[in-house]
Amino acid sequence: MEEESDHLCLCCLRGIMPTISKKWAICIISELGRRPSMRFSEIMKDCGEISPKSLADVLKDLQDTGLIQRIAYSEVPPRVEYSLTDHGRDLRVAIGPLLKWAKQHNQLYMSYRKPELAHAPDI
Amino acid sequence: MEEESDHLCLCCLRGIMPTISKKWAICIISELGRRPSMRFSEIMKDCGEISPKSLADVLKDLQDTGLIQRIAYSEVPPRVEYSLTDHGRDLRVAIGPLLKWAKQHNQLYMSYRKPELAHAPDI
DNA sequence: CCGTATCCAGCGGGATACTG
DNA sequence: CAGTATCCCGCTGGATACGG
Repeated sequence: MEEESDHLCLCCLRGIMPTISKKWAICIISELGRRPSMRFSEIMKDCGEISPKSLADVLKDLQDTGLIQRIAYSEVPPRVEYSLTDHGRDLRVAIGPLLKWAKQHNQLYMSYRKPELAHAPDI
Repeated sequence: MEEESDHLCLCCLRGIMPTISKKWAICIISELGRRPSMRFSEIMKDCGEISPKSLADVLKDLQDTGLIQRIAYSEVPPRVEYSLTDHGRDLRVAIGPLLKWAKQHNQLYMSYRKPELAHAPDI
């Protein structure tokens, strides 16, 4: 009789890949984890080159997957705060080794981050 | 003065994401890590639903990135063996926590693996 | 300020047939 | 056996303009 509780299932990963493989997803999760919360325009600035549509798309996706939380305050001008859920925080920890591996092997083909953030600590 | 040697850089991850975010990449890396080497048709069978073109595409990509090694033997019929490089083996370890996270949160939207492999140990 | 609406180009990836 | 050659479709994501 096999013990499956410790086994890792690729099909589970497949479920989240369409979300986290999106161009800005991991960047946003990582940035978001460095602060309590961030506003739409703040995230846009930190990403550097993302369009409002693309950011809205990925934020909605991350929200639907339960990785981030969106809180809108009824003010004028409007204010919206984004933050990681526990789920998202766990993911951020889980991709730590992957980030570390990427750095060790120096897979530095391109950078989507602003130059002044390129060497900032991510985790 | 900041110590940056332990910092993790997202731009490094950006370099490898176009490769490992491909539909079958992680599946192949994981399967490949479970054996010394595999042949083209073996990988095709394990993936289950991949077309020869898609498999050739991703194998070439993984090879160009230095994650897998391709050895062709001059025989008839032709024989080609694929295996992980050290680089690829390190990556396989690095995505362990991510796979574990995915399983814990049961992101089970779909499975690209054959049913009989769906619950096999990946690592 | 925080997005939405619209349009559009690029590419990932499946189906199928064929070759050295 | 191990791919290549085509064709094609859908999704991602950028640009731009506009709305609550």
